[in-house]
Amino acid sequence: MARSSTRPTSRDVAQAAGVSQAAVSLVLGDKWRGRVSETTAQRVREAARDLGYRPNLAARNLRLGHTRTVLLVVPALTTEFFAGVYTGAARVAAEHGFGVVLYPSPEGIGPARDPFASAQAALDGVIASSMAADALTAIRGDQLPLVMLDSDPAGSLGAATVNLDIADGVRQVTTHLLDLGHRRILHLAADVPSWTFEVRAKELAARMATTPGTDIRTARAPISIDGAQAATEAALTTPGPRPTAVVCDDDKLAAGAYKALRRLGLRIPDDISVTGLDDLALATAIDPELTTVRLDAELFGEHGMRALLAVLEGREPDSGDIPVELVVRGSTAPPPTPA
Amino acid sequence: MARSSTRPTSRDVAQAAGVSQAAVSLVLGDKWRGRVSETTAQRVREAARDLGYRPNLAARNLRLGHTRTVLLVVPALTTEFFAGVYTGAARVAAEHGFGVVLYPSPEGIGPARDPFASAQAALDGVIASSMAADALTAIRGDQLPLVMLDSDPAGSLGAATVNLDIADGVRQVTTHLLDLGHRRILHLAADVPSWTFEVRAKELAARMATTPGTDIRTARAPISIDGAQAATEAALTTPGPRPTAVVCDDDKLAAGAYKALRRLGLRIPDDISVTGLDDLALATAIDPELTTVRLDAELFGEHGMRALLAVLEGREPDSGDIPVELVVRGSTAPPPTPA
DNA sequence: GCCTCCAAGTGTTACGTATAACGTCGCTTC
DNA sequence: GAAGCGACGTTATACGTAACACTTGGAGGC
Repeated sequence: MARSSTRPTSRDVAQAAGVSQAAVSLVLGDKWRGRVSETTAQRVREAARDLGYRPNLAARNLRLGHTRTVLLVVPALTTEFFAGVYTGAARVAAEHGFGVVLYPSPEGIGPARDPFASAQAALDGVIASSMAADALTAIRGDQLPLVMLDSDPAGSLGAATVNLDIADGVRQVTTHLLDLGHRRILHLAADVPSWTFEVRAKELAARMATTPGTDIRTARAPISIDGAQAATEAALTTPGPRPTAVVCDDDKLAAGAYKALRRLGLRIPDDISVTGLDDLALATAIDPELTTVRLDAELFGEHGMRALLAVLEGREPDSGDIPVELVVRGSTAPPPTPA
Repeated sequence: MARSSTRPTSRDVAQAAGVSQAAVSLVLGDKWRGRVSETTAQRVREAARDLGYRPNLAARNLRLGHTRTVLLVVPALTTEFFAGVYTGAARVAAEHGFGVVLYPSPEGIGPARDPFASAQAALDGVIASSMAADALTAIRGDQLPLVMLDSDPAGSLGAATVNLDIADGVRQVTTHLLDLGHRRILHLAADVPSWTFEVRAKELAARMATTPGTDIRTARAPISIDGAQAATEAALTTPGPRPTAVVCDDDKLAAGAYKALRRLGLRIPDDISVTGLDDLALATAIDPELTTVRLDAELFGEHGMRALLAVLEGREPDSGDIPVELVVRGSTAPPPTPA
């Protein structure tokens, strides 16, 4: 019968079981074998249960010097992609006795400022998918183990990076369109300063350049359906020959492009082809279903967590990009024959 | 020059500034006015900056007895709805010096087991949108302040609840359809044991019962586009008069219904009307745009956090449901005239 | 000249836990 | 019969911080 107003401590449990606090810690920490008798251990466990004892995590973290908690900084939760990343990371973390705390960067898919102001949990490490340079240097200065997701390996100040092979995905999309006969392409680009989007533009240009007579036009839009719609409409109502395909930086942009094309009276894929990137649920909800690049978000999260565990244990994280896969659906077809 | 291998502590800062650790704590805790001279305070701040000092949160939490961190348990991150809830909650939290840690319940939108096994941060309180009874009683037993989101006020063991006025939303949808002349309705229900969905069914039935000659059929589907498609196809290919409208428990189910109707060769809204609930980005990405109920997710999150703050401060949380709004778009029209 | 008061700090403690180091007892072994 | 040893614990300590209680040196009042 300790004080009932405050939570019971291990000392309260010890008193109730008639043992020392150390014994309680031993038993509950599962380190009692050969140090405490089975009957005593049983008594301790019962006392803990009766009192509803929960260890004070702050005290444990302080004592241990680590928290077995890592932070996952994600740019936004407005698609299921990062839900998958979290799921994968959390699964691997759980297998190693770690917890994952999410920090959705408020500015959407852009640079994240200081995640610690908000996610104020004590942390052992950070997995970040997009982060402002100042926040990055702050973390590096803190010596906090860090893994960057989908970031420029050259610009990450020596932090480990884990990347999807976006370049290959764009290559596959472009090849698919070129094979169908497309030559004039509108690139609907995310208007966000992020390496993952720069890669798309670079790789698209590189692949197109291998075929003579090709032409890329670029439209920039914020990552929202309405923004993409507006940008697409604007781009397609300018003079000059109309592109026969729209390559979108992600599926959400593609959904906006669909709306724009519908309003312009263009049929997909007869008049114009559209491609996305992500393979969200959205991709099969729209009509026609979207040709896109499937990213394995959970695998991405798993690799990120594994890399962080490696860093935490002083090992060298595995390198190598995660493969992606082109999924051809109904939104791509050969270009219309010139009338 | 203290040990460089480990992070500097307030004692290191004190030594560097030539003061006591207590003075460092006062200065950095902004409690130094009238206790430390301006020049000394300045010296302390400089030393802290030079050493790259970051307070040890575990130690602070232990000392303070609270963490100013609350946990937000959300059922899933596969729609932007809970991203909005988080955003709202985090904003209000930040205004009060609190942080919010997200715990996405792994089982999707179903009951959440023990969030603490995974989100192992030390917590001051919990906001939970859907939670298994055992986890609920565990939290109540811990005396951990708790606010339930969209939960049965009667079944929450005395925890505060904050609800959207879903019942009114369903009432508005049903009235809208009845006014258009619909009488036979298919209810595409989420196959998930959650109070928020039970309310939908109950309210739909109640409102329909006020008009003679009405008929409700129910199809159950998991909350996924494919699941909804399958359930809708199955329900509409059974014998008997075909419903003239499909009322869906949320927008995602509605997107699945769209796919099913497209495959069955039914035109929306000429042959059949469809309604959703949530007003996700998806609602305007599909064609025709979806008539649905707009839920203000951010406001929901704000109210949840405010209620938790009230509980934490021993005040009585505000009650009253958050209003919702019917958004009529192109997916609803009068039923086809019987041939 | 003595008392009071205030600014400007310092010394010490406690938060709850995990663990290293240390006892004690009974039994075996040589 | 002394030494050794395993089983079963306990005592003591440190983690880094915030805050209470205390000290000191001078300024000011009377």
